Amino acid sequence: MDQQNDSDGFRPIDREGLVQRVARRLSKAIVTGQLAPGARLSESVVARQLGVSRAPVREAARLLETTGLVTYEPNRGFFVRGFTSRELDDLYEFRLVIETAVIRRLIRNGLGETEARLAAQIDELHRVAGPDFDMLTQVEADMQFHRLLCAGSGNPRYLAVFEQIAVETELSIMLIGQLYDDPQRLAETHVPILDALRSGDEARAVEAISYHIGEARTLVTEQFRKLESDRTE
Amino acid sequence: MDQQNDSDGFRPIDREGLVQRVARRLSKAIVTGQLAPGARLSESVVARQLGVSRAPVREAARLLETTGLVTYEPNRGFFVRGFTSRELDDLYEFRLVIETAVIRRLIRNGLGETEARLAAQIDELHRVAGPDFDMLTQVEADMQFHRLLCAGSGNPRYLAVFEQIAVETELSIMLIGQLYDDPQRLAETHVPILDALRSGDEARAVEAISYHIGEARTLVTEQFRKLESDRTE
DNA sequence: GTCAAGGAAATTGTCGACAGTCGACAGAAA
DNA sequence: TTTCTGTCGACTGTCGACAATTTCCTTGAC
Repeated sequence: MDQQNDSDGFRPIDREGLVQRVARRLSKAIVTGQLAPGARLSESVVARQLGVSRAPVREAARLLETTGLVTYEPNRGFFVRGFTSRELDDLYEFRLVIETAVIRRLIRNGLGETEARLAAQIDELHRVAGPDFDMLTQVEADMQFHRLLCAGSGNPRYLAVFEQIAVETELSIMLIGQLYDDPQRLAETHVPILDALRSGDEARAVEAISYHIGEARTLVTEQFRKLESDRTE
Repeated sequence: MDQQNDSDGFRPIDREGLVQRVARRLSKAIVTGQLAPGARLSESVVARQLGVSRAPVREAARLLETTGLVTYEPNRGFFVRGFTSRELDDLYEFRLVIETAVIRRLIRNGLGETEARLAAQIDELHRVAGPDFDMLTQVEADMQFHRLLCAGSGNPRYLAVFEQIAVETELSIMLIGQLYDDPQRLAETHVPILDALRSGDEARAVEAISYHIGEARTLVTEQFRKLESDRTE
């Protein structure tokens, strides 16, 4: 089952396509705020900067488009996606629908290995809440918890849509700078979800995820509305 | 405010790009069964046949990938998506989750113009159930009804994911040949949904959509399982 | 007859170039 | 001054060509 037990750890060589690498660079630049919302993403400029041709850049941009990080206007090109607080609210409502369905399935089908994975991820969340870690690492750990939820549901489709909205969620949190005053709080808010799942009580689990996402929804949209009003002034 | 009140109505000319046209041709070929599941989609062959270069074909294929009509394997290219009955079951479960959420929102926010649109679409469904119309037209009318539901929800995200799964749903129905013995039945199964929406009774509306999708789910997956066992023999 | 290795053919990955389109700005007309 | 029109630069849309990779067929050994 294990691949390559013999010899020192031969890990699959970086056979990641050029497109993927470009996409990762771009999405990192966007999520970290290096590229501001609304900014134009010129194919030729990016291509020149990364030392590749326009073709892979274009494909990477199209990739980011499906995840909602950039938008595309015919004959005008790609732009870094900007949010309105309304769109963020819609995003979180949608996330709630998806994750509620996932929770229901998890309860009905049993947790299995997911239980241990979730527990480990909560540890990880605590670990990256230290002062040495940056916001991006914490948010990624947060998303990973929810990704594990979706992955455990047994229906790959939930994971697929989650991957799409996860990037946007990540961006939304990065945009407002921080979610909670105390970084440890981010880890703690996930504990009730796992507890509820363990209890096997569907209603309780649904309530837990609703509370969790609802809290984030409130924090993000409110913070964002402030940013919006600052911008118009 | 109005653009071009004078002279006869100048509406925006059809500025559809080459990529879109290629994508439409391909997806039609797939949905009508002209391209069988599992078939390789060679970029150069398609490009030659359509009289364009590989670039737009490639982009069109990537577009179809996001809608799930084709799959992509690095360095191997694009293939017409094949389904397992399990995947179809997952698809319909997911549709149920999405549309249930949509129904709930519709009830809470009020139908508005959606009511008239849905009613008109049911008429359309009856109209295309005649002997002169083909399966594809009927299925497209069916999808349009559900598209209207999602569009009326007020959260654009539902419409976006629906567009993705609609194509797959369409394909699934086309694959099994027909859903109901009597074409008129397809139209009739949509009536209870509209009725329930009009009543404003959320539980009843959720029940209606659950029944509707559940019925389709059973028919499609059962039919498909038969096809599967035929294939293995 | 089966299997492995090697090489040829076909396909995808990437590139640079040219044509088409857009937005901005300058200049002409009112 | 204001509005419209023509021009220009920059960008995207599409293309054909080459490089890298995979696939398939041939060939040979066992």
